Amino acid sequence: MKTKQRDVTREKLLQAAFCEIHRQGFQAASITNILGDTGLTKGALYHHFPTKQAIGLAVIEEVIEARLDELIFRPLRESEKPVETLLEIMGSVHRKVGADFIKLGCPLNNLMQEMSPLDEIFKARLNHVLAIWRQAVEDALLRGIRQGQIRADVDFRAAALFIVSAWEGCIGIAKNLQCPDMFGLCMSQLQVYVRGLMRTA
Amino acid sequence: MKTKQRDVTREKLLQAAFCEIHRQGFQAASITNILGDTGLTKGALYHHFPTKQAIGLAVIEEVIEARLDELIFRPLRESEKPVETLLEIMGSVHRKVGADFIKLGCPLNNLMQEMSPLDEIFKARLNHVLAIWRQAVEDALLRGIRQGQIRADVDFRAAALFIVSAWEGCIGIAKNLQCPDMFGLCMSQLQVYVRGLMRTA
DNA sequence: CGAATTACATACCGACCGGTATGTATGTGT
DNA sequence: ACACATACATACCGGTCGGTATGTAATTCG
Repeated sequence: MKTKQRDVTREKLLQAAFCEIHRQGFQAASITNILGDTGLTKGALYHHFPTKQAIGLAVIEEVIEARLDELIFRPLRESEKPVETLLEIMGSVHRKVGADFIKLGCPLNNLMQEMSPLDEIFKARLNHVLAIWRQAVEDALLRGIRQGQIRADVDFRAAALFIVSAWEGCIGIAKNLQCPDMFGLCMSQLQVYVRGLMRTA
Repeated sequence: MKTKQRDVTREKLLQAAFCEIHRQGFQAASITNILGDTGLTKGALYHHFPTKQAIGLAVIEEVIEARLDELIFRPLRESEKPVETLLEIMGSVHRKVGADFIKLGCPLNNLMQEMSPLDEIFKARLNHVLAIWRQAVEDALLRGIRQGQIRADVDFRAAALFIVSAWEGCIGIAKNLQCPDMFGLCMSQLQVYVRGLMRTA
């Protein structure tokens, strides 16, 4: 079972790359810095990944998407009260992720803002993750309509797009204000929006 | 009046720097590229600006803030029906700015996302512009309350913060989807939120 | 008109970047 | 046990970066 060592090294590189990219952005992320954190060298990195771009794409798929899935997508899909769950997640994410994530912002959105206009392949992979997010929210709203919690006349497609957009917007602004309280204040208004989509009790 | 030539050169450098930064981000913006657009050389640039950072800061104050003021802040301040004006601006901005601005995103937000965690001085200047924006929206909402268009129980401070956040979020997502229609769809839901703050007619 | 300052242009520097060529242990299948 | 591939480490390359030292027209001023 020594074949596991390969995966251990690869995972160590991916995690270090994720941290460096999260802190510096992709273009400013230095391969030397990534390796410095791990104790490995360029020989190891370029054995596992052909280019720097490939590292970035692997980080998106294997780290960022996985974390978002665990934090948001899966809870939303598996919930039997999706609207409640959506509101609950909105209010609790900042406690589940570390303080880094408010200071450094959403890794997905950071990469989208930086790389999408510059690199089509990045754009495609990033938009794929974004599409999953949108779909998860859209399904939650749709089930909310069927369960009678959300008004039937709501444009759930537009609403899902807006919810994800505003969500990322709140994270981005909080990142600049460097203030968790502002993030909570901002997200509370997103909850107000969602409650506005619900049937008046 | 030959002292004007200095300002012409400086302005030419600022505009070229703004374009390059808008396209590539600040860190990836190449001074050589900026100069290539203008026909000038490093001698000129470093005569007017001591460092690359100084160029970035000048772009924020003299280009970005000025454009936002013309496009959003001033119309909002000078309007006698601020809530209507706010809704109108939300629906029309994407037509007033070029198509570049949907493909490349909001110059202010781009810089905030990239530079705020890395440079305190950038963060301060960027947050100053952001504060003006928030204040303009907050004042609009407050006047809306006094004029009876907005419900008196609305937390106008939180609402203003959210409106700006969601606004930037919509621009950012539309930039990744590379789709003006999606921007319109997204902003329409922000208008829905704002109308939710208004008194039911 | 001559001196001094301003407004640039040119040439060059060290630092760092992503990437590669090569060397070397460590398994691994037969 | 031997041939061979795997999994790294080391040394180095060309290119680009921001920044600077120096040179030179143009302008201003006494």
